[in-house]
Amino acid sequence: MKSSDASEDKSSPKAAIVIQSPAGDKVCPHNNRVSCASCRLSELCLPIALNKSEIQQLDDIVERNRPYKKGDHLYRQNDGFKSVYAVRSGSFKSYVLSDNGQGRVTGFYLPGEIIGMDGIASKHYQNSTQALEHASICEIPFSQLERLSHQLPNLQHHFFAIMGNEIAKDQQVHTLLSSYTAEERTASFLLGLSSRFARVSLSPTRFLLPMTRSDIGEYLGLTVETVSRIFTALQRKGLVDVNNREIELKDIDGLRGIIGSNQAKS
Amino acid sequence: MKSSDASEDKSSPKAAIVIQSPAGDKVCPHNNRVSCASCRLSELCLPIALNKSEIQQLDDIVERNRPYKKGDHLYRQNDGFKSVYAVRSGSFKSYVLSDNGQGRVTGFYLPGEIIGMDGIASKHYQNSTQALEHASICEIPFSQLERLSHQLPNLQHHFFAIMGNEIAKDQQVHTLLSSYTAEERTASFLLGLSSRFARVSLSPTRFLLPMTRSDIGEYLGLTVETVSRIFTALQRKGLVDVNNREIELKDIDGLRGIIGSNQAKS
DNA sequence: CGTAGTGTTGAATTGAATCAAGTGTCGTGG
DNA sequence: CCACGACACTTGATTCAATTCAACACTACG
Repeated sequence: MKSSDASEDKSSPKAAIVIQSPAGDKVCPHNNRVSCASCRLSELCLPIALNKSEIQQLDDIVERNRPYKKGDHLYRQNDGFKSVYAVRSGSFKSYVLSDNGQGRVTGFYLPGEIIGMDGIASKHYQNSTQALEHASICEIPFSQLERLSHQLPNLQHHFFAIMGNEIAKDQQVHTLLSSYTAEERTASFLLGLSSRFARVSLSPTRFLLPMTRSDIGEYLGLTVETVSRIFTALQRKGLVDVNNREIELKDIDGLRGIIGSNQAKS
Repeated sequence: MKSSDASEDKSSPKAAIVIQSPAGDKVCPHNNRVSCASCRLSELCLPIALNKSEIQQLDDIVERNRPYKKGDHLYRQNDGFKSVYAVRSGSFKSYVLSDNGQGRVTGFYLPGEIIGMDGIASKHYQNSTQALEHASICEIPFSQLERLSHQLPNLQHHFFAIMGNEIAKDQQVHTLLSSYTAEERTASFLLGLSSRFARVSLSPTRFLLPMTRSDIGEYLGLTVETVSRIFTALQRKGLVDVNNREIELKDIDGLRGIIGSNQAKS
């Protein structure tokens, strides 16, 4: 399997994550020969709080697959649960298909984030997950992760924390969806993306949206048209500068001010 | 500390959980002298999949506090995270206060369910949780649960599953809030309650709602008035029989039919 | 017995969806 | 390299589901 040509990519200069030549192990995030120890995401991914030898043990169970192309599925709803996945580069979306065939997006995943924990309890993934762009993944077979967690208290502790974080985040989304207006949801979404980009050392104020307006709408419980209208409205207010998928947050505090400014319902 | 008088309760005959005299350790769910081994919830709570000696070890770290009165707080938003809690009897709601003082309910908890996992990651509870009625709790100090999980692979596995279940459930709520109509949300909510009551051997078709219409509305992202209207609408359709807090699901399949019957948005 | 909290119902309003008609952008193959 | 087609996005007009405002009934508890 020649990994080198697969990571080749004639990406345009405005790509959020510039893809470099696959020469250095420490540099190219698409390169699947990278180790946990040398990965630049190790500070926010699973290896956090592990010592050198522990990282090595984790490294041994991680499988680095071929890169995923835009639209490729990591898994589909109801597939047997086998692994959780850490995003190494690119981005993914999870979605479920409702009875009438319409999809609803349940989450977006950026580098350093963990995908697939919804399958742990039922042993089947509860949603489908696909790449939004050229992307790569570290696959972590869950049974092995459990075994290793049993040996390494730090890893167990950290994985509890990762799951707890997911729960806390989901509850924030619950509040967002149950009480925020379209404008508040959108502002909150942009701010959330901003801080997640910052986590991976990308600009928190200028980035490319990896997802479509439709994806955003399905995630926030809005229609495409509403998302589009809100974007132009925020632009008219001077809070953001939107140009297709390119976005610049021009007034972070102003965006924060949007949230909660509209009076909530009873 | 006399536990006997605290569990005394002149509950009306229509109480969902009839409170019995605190004589037998195996019977009264409010009785705090019950052990995990003798608890009738052991099949769905933490002890599941543990053997006798393991249950004993779990039992040793569980703290059974005094019962909680309606409105008592288990913890408040931003309190330091110390424990997770298993509901032994009664019910609880979690909520957050939005900036403008309005509360939004993030969850309801029935016997056998685990509360407080939102605090694991940040070490502070992300919401406040209070009893909806006379209730009792098993407190499980999290650091001890972690230590024990490290010794008992079954417990580690099961706690991963409990957290994974919470994540999967939260994502279903995400879909519910982002794409269901008021009627679909309400029907789905009632069906969810029904199966949760069934889990604890209560009638899945006739039960008392432990929460107010307002709580339901705050949870589902609707106003009190809408919830009330939907209830009467479902009653007119012959699907339910509502009488204040008493509810009877007269046509479960009909209620299931509501969900997804209204066309979803783009 | 009165009062506060809880629940219901009606009428008017509104935020976001729907319907409709475009323009812009990208990737593909001729 | 350009033309084509498919998809992504925008904007406007209209509609509608749910909120808001308002008034009132019920219940439960001190």
